[in-house]
Amino acid sequence: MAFPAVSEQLDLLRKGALEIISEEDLERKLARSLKTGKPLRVKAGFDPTAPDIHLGHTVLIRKMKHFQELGHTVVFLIGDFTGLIGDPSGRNKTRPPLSPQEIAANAETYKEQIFKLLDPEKTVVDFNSRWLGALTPAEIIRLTAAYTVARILERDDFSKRYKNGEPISVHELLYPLMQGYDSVALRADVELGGSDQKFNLLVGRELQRSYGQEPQVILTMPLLEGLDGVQKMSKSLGNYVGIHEAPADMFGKVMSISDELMFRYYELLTDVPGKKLILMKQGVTDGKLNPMEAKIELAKSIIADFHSKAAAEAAEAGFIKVFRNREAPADAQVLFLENDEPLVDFLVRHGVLASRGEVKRVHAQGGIYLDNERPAEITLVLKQGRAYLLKVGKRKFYRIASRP
RNA sequence: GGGCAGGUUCCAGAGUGGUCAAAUGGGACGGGCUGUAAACCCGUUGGCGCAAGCCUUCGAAGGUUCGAAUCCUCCCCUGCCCA
Repeated sequence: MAFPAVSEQLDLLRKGALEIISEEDLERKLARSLKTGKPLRVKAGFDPTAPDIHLGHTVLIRKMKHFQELGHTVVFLIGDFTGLIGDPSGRNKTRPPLSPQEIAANAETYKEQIFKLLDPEKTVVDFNSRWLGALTPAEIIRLTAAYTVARILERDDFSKRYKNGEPISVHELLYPLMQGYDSVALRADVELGGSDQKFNLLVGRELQRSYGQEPQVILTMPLLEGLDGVQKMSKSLGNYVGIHEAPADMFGKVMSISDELMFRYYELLTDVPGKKLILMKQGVTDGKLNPMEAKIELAKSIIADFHSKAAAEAAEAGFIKVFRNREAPADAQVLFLENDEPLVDFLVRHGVLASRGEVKRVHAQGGIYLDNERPAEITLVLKQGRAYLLKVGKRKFYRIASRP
């Protein structure tokens, strides 16, 4: 296996990275692998409970891909054992253990998703229960002896919670140690993670030292801001774009981000080179580049990654039709009318809106359109046998039809 | 084991016997503006009812009271301090 020159590798690996600890170590490891022809082992861990990957996760996966493109070995580690604890950064409680079947199923889901970016041939998928589950109590004690409470409490979220008088359970303290032990078990050369993982990654380094191994290099990636542009993208905050969302939804979501965030997304979610990005920014400032056009290109690039180029084109066409030209989409969801039924009841029955109260509210605010008009009364009766076009809010379109 | 402070609607957080479906902020939703932008502005934000009003909610269960998110008892949960 021929690797590119070290400096060339470093250039690619540095792209988008927040921090590399340490760059000298990385350089040394790269040089050695170039000399010996032996690829680096690059590890990144993932939570087994949420195999629902969104764009935020792909920032890291793209970095894995970079390593892969350079010929290194990437280990996609599913933290099925550490998942029992839950990373303390959230306010997770202990999770119910997943059954082996659930873990296997989640793993399959992961694979299906990550291989849209990663090369299956070059990716090792592993599970940390393989070694963590096999540890004896004595070995666990040895592991816990390798680190002190004070040092664990240095971790940002622990110290914050401790100061704020929030609960910290004992098992949570084990999380960083367990994750760090993964690096020992895998003899990792590099570990990748989001910037929120820095502490855990550093513990891995320490543990490797204490187990007599060469410490791993850690490379952190920034956390991608969610659609709100402020908080990190996460499913629980609802500000995310899932990678298997329909192209039209992806398109809509990406288009709704601010111009500022658009460049951030370009940087972390596309392979557009940094130099070109600078030119684009300049273009927008000068008024030579319409930001909307740039946003459309971004949306298409993302959709092409997870669906196809054709899907991206179609999504663009649909978007322009619905939102620029304000026409109904061709593929609006069809809701069936069973009988003649008042509009209110129909909306609630199909779950378009949650309650009659909400229907009234939205109607009073002018958010309900039937055949492009705001109906005067929501008690208006929909007639069986007629077709209607329903719009709720700005983007929810439905076609109402009678059951054949 | 003992002492103290807490558990409120999606979240944070007021409320400490009637004027509480419960301030305020965030989020969400709707409208306006627009490039479906973002920012901003306006409005809405427990359920049923056209409405008067009724029903359900303030950790759980009991109780006091004409009346409880607010008082009492016990239970569960959390934090701090002492042991």
